[in-house]
Formats: sequence, structure tokens, C-alpha cells
Amino acid sequence: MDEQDRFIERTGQLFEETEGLPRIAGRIVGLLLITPGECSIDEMAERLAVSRASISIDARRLEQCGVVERVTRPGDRRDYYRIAPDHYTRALERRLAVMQRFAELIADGRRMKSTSPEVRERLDEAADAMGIVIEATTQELARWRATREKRRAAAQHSRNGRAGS
Amino acid sequence: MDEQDRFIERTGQLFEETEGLPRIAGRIVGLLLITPGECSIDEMAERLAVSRASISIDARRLEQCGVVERVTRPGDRRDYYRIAPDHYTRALERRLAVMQRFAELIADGRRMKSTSPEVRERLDEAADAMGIVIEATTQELARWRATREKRRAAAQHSRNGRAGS
DNA sequence: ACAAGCGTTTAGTGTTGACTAAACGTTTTG
DNA sequence: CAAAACGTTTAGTCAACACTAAACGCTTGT
Repeated sequence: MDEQDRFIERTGQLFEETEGLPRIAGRIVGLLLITPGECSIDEMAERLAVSRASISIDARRLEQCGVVERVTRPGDRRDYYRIAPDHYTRALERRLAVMQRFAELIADGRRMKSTSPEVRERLDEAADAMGIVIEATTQELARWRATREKRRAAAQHSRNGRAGS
Repeated sequence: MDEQDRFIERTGQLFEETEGLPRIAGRIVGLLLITPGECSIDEMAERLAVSRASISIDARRLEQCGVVERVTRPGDRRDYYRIAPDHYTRALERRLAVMQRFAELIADGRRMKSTSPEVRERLDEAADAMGIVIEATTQELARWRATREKRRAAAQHSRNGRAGS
């Protein structure tokens, strides 16, 4: 178990615990993070010592939720995967969606007939809280995209001009 | 199934899907959100039509992660539960902890020997991203606590105005 | 002391879901 | 055509876990 394996395992655990994804999915993310270029399904299956079916399923799941991208090469039948460039943006968007769902729930709760003043105050506070966080996250998301654009432009420039740091 | 039941069920689903908690735990949150005062274990068990053991376990779990508070009354052997007043602060703190854990993982990844320039650039970007979000969330948490303090003070004031403590 | 009330622990059950091996369908290559 | 190389689907196994009923331990009241 070298340092790469350790990194992969830790990523697997983190995604398993915090994102509710299968362990193998987390390991795929870890592997893709520290692997240059892209990975084919067979490469990943062998590297992670799991079945091709698991990789196939979990890679698709990760693609579904925007963590990973499938890329194909001309004249090559295989599928390759890599970390999605807008991975972090997607993560923020997902969090935002959850918060909006919660805000909606609270809003519906406030519309109920059978609420005592105490309950109403509680739900008012909750609605306030959700509003603040949603607002903040929305702004963050905007700033975020700007940062990504800048970074992408800079990388492009450094690639065109001199060698990278 | 009245509107209260519907609210409870929706809360249960939300917590189950997004927080990875047992369904009953989510239902407890929903019930406590729309119930004035506090709830005893027996009350919750009967209202939610589940066993006392489940309530006991899940209420403790919720208390453990700061969503719910246990409160006792003098001359009463029973335990009562209510939504923790600093519930939203806790939620933010929990998210922050997860992000810091991820940032740490990335930092360790950058320290690995076997990284190509491409991988290094990828991890640099990830570290950047985590730094930004962590910073933003930390600030938000601070602003948050201030808002809560203000709100608490206002509520306290209105309570004093109406009737002496 | 006995019984009742309370929360917790335990043993057991059912379900869910991750994971695998093997079969499958399709496309490429000899 | 046959065989190999893909990704996917299927059937099945195994482990984790939510949930329950019943037993347990502790405290309080009679």
C-alpha cells in the first residue's frame, strides 16, 4: 500500500461517509485525481482490484452527478474517464439544490393551518436562516465561476507562452 | 394523513436522502419542528407509530450531531427533546468540518512524490477551490452567529416587554 | 417490598444495496 | 467466419443497518 493507494482509500472513505456514494465510486474519484490524462474502465478495474461491472456502474453514477466526465478518442472503442473540470461548481450547485428543497419544505410548513405562535416563530427563523445561506451560496457560486474562468484563461496563456511553474 | 403528517414525512425523506440519517430520525426532526414545546419519547413513539427503542436511539443520534436538544424538567423523570436553538450553526459547522477534511486530503495529495505536472496543477486548483469555499463558509458562520445573537436578543426583549421574567 | 414508569440494551428479522462472476450484445480484428 | 475486445446486464451473495419486541436496570411512589 503505497502513498497513492492511501490517497485513493482516503478519498473513497470521504465520499462514502460524506456523500453517501459507494466506496468504489469514491476510489474512482481518488484515482482520477492523481492520474495524469484519462483512465479506461479496464485500467481502473485492475488498479482498484474490483470488477469491471462495478467500475462501469459507479463511473456512470459519478458522471450522472457531474463529478466525472466520459471522454472518447477517435478510432478507439474504449471509454475514458476524468475528473470533470467544473467538478467544484457542480458540488456547489448540488448543495444549493438541497438547501432550496429544505427552504421549500419550511415554506410549506409555514403555510399550514395548525401552527401555534411558537411554531410559527420557529419556522420563521428557519426560513430566515435558509434565505441567508442560499443567498450567500448563490453569490459564492457566481464568484466561483468567475475565478474558474480566470484560472482557465491563465492556464491557457501559460500553455501558449512559457512553460508552467 | 393530514398536513402535519405530510410535513413530517417530507422532512423524514429529506434527512434520509441528503443527510444519510435513518428515516425515523428525520421524522423526529419534522415532528419537533411543528410541535410547540418539547416532546417526550413516548409521545413521539406514539405520534410516529414506531417503537420507543427507535426513538430513543435516533433522538440520541440527533442530539449527538447537534440537531436536537435533550431537556429535563425538575420533578420529572422523563426526557424531553426539542430542536436545538443553534441547529443551523451546527449544520454549517458540520459542513465546514467536511470541507476541511477534504482540503486536508488534497493537501496530503500535493505532498506526494509521484505527481506529474498535470496532476499537480489539478490538485493546486482543488486546493484553491477548497480554500475559497472554506474561507467563505467561515465568514458566513461568523455573520451567522451575529444574526442569531441579534435575533435572540430581540426575542428576549419582546418577551420582557410583554411579561416580566 | 412491590409495582409502575422510564430509558436503554439485546436478540432477531427484514430490507436494502454494494459487489462480483458470468452471460450477453455489439463492434472490431485475424 | 471465428475470436477478441468492449461495455452493459443479470443473477446471486454477502454485509450493513433500520426497526421491533422483549428483557433489563434504575428510579420513584405506595
